[in-house]
Amino acid sequence: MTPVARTGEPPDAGEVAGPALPRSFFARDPLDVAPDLLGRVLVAGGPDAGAAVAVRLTEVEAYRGADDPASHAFRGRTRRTAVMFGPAGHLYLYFVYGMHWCVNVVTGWDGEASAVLLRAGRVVAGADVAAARRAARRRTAVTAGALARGPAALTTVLGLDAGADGADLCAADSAVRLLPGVPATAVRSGPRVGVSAAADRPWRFWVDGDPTVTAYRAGTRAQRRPPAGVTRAAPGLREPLDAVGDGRMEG
DNA sequence: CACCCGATGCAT
DNA sequence: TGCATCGGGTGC
Repeated sequence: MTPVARTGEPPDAGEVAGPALPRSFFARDPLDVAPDLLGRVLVAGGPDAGAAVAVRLTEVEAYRGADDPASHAFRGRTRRTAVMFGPAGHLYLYFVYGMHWCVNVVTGWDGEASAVLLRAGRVVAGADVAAARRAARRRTAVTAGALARGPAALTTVLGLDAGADGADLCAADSAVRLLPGVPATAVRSGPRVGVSAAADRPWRFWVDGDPTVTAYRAGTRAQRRPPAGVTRAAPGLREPLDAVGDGRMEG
């Protein structure tokens, strides 16, 4: 009998070790890589680089380059986005709102400048270190499920910042690597969070029903029109209302 | 060179 | 629902 991992279950300890995924995994269309990233395990740090923290990915967003107005690479190569124009399998880190770092994995082929933003995950190793890193930036306590919920939180937990920009996930000696983990089976998609351009593209992917996934929240300022067919989440509702197969709601 | 505004998170 | 906080990128 083949053991079947149930959605949302943390992987075995053994899954936080072993060979990293090859570069060919990343050298594909971001729309294929993104859902395939769910359930995989990102590990940062380790014997040589300090305590390791591992996160099982539960929510990601695909960003294509030239044909995606929401991508940082849409307007061409700049110093900030240079990494995205390089080979797949490297990390693209960016700084937002004057205080947060977010991490992407570069996908596709050189020059394509596509990437996948890592938005949330479940901490499966190094929870103590992860919690300490979050606590250093908050006044109130954070639950286990919220430890790596949100792109900035995920990045903080892993201890990544400007120094990780350009890091190669596929290098043998890399301090950050992506392990196979257990690919998620129940994957849903919907509009990306917080983007105003191309807001209708359902390029956000998450593990269905996972408590670590970011709750949907429409943009506040300038009353951006919500993506077609997406209504504001009802009070008390935790899961995104746009959680419908192709990301669009009927009627 | 000034200005605008974010691929957000936190507290109210 | 408002606000912190700063650098990239655009436009003057």
